[in-house]
Amino acid sequence: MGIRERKERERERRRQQIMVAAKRVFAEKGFNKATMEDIAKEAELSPGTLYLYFKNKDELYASLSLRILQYLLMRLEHVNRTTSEPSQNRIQALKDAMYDVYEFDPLILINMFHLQSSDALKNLTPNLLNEIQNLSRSSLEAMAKLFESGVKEGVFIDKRPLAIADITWAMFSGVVLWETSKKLIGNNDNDIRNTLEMAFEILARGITK
Amino acid sequence: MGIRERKERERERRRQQIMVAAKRVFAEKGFNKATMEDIAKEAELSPGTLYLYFKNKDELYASLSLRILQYLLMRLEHVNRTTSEPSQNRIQALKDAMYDVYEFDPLILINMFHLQSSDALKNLTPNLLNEIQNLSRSSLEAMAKLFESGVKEGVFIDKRPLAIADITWAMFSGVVLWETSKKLIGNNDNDIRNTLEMAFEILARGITK
Amino acid sequence: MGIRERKERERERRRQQIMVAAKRVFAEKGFNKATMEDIAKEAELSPGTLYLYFKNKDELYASLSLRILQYLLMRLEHVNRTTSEPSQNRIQALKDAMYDVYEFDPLILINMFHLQSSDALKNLTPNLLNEIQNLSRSSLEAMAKLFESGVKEGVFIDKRPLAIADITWAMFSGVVLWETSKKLIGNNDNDIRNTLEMAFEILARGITK
Amino acid sequence: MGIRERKERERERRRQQIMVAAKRVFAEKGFNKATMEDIAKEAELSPGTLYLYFKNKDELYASLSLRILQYLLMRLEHVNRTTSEPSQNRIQALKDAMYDVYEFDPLILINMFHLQSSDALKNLTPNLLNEIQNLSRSSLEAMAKLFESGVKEGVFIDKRPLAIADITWAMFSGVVLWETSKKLIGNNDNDIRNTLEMAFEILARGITK
DNA sequence: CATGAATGAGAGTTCATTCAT
DNA sequence: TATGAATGAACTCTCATTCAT
Repeated sequence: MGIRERKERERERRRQQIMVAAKRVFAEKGFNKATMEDIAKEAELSPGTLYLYFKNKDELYASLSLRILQYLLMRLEHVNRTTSEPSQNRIQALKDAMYDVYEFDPLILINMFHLQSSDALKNLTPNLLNEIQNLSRSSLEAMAKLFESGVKEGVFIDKRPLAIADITWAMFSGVVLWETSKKLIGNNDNDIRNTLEMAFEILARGITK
Repeated sequence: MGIRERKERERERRRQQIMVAAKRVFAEKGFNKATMEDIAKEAELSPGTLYLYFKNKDELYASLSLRILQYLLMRLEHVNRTTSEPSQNRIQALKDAMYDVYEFDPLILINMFHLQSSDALKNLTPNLLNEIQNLSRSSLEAMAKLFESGVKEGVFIDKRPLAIADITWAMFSGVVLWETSKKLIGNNDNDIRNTLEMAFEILARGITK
Repeated sequence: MGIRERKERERERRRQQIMVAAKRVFAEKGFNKATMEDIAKEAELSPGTLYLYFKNKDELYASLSLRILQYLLMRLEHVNRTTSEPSQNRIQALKDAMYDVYEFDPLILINMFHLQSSDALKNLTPNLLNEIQNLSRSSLEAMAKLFESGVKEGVFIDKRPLAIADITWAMFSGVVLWETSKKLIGNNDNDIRNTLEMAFEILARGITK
Repeated sequence: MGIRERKERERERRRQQIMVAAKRVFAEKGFNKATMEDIAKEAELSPGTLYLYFKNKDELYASLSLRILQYLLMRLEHVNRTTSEPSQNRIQALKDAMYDVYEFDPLILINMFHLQSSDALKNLTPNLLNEIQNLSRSSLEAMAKLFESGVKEGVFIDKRPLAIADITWAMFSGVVLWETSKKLIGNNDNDIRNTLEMAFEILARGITK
C-alpha cells in the first residue's frame, strides 16, 4: 500500500541525505581521515543512525560509486538509443556523455576510481559488490555497442568492440585522475575539459580507418 | 674516508630493505590496513627502527613512488638518447619503456597512481613532495620530447607535445588501474600487456596525420 | 527542560568520577608514571571515555587544580565577608582557611603546586589556562583585601597588600611542599599542622608594627 | 699515582659537561619532554655515553640537585664561620646566602624544588638518595645554627631553631617557585629579588622579640 | 526510528636504554 | 672509553561500531 511506499521513499531520501554528506566529507578529508562522526555531523544525524542505513563505512563509501555508475549506464543507454550513424557522431555523443558523468559529480567519480583496486573493495557485502560489478559490466557493454556497428561496417579498426570500450574507459579515468592530481600538486594550468576533448579526438582518429 | 661511505651504503641498504617489506605489506593489505608493525615484522626489524629511516608512515608510502619515478625517468631519457626517427619508432620505444616500468614493479606503480590525488600527499615533507613533483615533471617533459620532432615535421598532429604526453601518461595509468581493477573483481580474462599494446596502437594512429 | 538539565548533571558527575580516579592515580604514581589506562581502570571506564570529558592528559591533570582553586577562592571570600577587625583576627581566619584548603585535598593541592611552572602549563587549552590564571589572581586579590585595612590603619607594616599576599601564598606552598618532601624522604617527625601554625605566627608578628 | 688522578679529573669534567647540558635542556623543555638524545646532542656526545656517567635519566636529573645543595651547604657554613652577633646581622647574611644560591643557578634550584616530592625521588640509587638527604639535613642544621644563639640569648622567639630553619627554607622555596610561576604565566611585573628581600624582612621581624 | 555515550581494540609514534663495534 | 643504530615496551589518543534509552 501507499503507506509502505511512503516509508520506502522516506528511507531512500535519508540514504541520499547521508550519501550527500559523506561525499562532501570524503572529498574534503579523504577516505581515511574522514570519520563517521564527521559524516554524521554533516548530515545532521547521530553516528548511530548512519548504521541503520549502511552496514559500515566501507559500504557507505562504495554506495557513492553506485549512484554515479547508474547515471553512467543511463547516459550511455540514452546515447545508444538516440544517436545513429555515422559512427563519428557516436563518438561525439559518447564524449559528451562521459563529460556529463564527470560533471554530474566529480568528487564521487574520483572516489569511484579510487575504490577500484583498493582495500575497501574486499570488505563489501557480496550484494553490493555484485551491483557494482553488474553496473560496470553493463556500462562497458553499452559502450561497446556504440562501437559495434562502426567496426562491422569497416569504419573503425578491426578490434573487439569491448576492447575498445575498455581502452576508452581507461583513458577517461586516466585523464580525470591525472588532471586532478596535477591540480592538487599545483600545476593547474590545464583543465579537464580540454584534455578530455583532445583525448577523444585522438581516440576517434586512432580507431578510425 | 671509506668508513663514512660504507655507513652511507649500509644506511641505504636498510632503507631499501624496509621499502621492500613495505611494498609487500602494502600490496597485501592495502595502505590503511597495513600497520607499521606489520612492515617491521616483514623487514625483521623493530617498529622503532622504521622511524630512523622514514619520518612516518606516509613518507614511507610515498618513498615507494620515488623509486619507480626515477626508473621511469631514466628509461624515458634512454629512449630519447637512443631512438631516432622515424617518429613511429619512437612510439614503439615509448610503449616498451612504459611496459618495462610496469613490469619493474606493478605493485609500486599502482601504489603511486593511488598516491596521486590522495590524503597522503598533503602530509609529506616538502622535500619529498618536491622530489616527486620534479620527477613527474621531468618525466612528462622527456615524454614530450619524444613527440616533438614528429610534431615539427608534420608527421604528428599539430598539438603541444606536452599535451600529448599528458594524454599518453593518463592512458597508461588508466589502463594499468582499470585492468588491475578488473583482475581484482574477477574478470581476469584480459591481460595488461595486450590492452597496453592496443592502446598504444590507437594512440599512434590517433596522433599520426 | 528537565531532561537537558539531568544530562548536564550526569555529565558533570562523570567528570567528577574521572577526576576522583585521576587524583588517586596521580597521587600514587606521579603524573608521568600514571597512564590514562590506569585512570580509566580506577574510574571503571574505558580509556576512550576519558577523552569524551577531557581533551588530553594534561587537561585532566590541570582540571584537578581548578577545583581546589575554586575552593580556595570561595573560602577566602567567606573570610573577607565574615571576619572583621581587629586585623589579627583576620590572620587567624586566613590561617584556618589555608589549612582547610590543605585538608580539602592535600594531594590535589600538591599537584597544583607542581603544575605551576611545569611543562603541562604550556599545553593547556587557552580557555583552561585562563580560568586558572583568573582564579589565581582573584584568590591573591582576596587575600590582599584581608591585609588592606590593617595596612591602612597602620596596624600592619607599610607594604602593598598584594605583595604581602604573595609572600603569604609562597610561604603556604613552601611549607606544604617542604613538609611533604620531608615525609617522603622519611623525616616524618614533624607535621604540617604545627609548621603551618608556627609559620603564620611568624608571619603575623612579621607584618605587625 | 698522578695518572689515576688525572683520569679521575677527566671523568669528573665529563660529568660536569653532561650536567651543564642536561640543565639547559631540562630548563628549556621540562623534565618529561627533554629526551636523553636532546641532552646528548647538547653535550655533543652520543646517547650511550651518558649512561657511562649516569645510571639513568632520573639519576642525571637528581645529580643536578646535588651540586646546588653542596653550594648551599658551603655557603651556609661560611656564613656560620664569618658572621657574628648581633643576630640581626646573621639574618642579613643568611638572606644574602640564599639569594646567592638562587643566582648560582636558578634553573637547577627550581629543578631541585620540583624533585622534592616527585616521582623521580623513588627511583634513585639509595646512594644518591642518601647524599641528597644528608646534604639537605646538614644545610638545615647549618641554618638552624644561625638562629641558635639568638634564641638562647632571648633575642629571637622561643622556638626550636630547626623549626625556624624549616620555615625559612620553606619560605625561600615558596617564593622562588611562586615568582617563577607568575613569570611563566605572564604576570612578570614583580621580581624575585624584591620579593625575597621583603620576605626576609618579615621573617626577621617575625622571629625577633 | 533515532540517539549519542560508551566502548576497547589497536594505531602510530616515542624514547630510555643496550650492546656490538 | 665512546659510539649510535637498534630495540621494543609503553604511551597517548582515535574512531568504527554498539546498544540502552
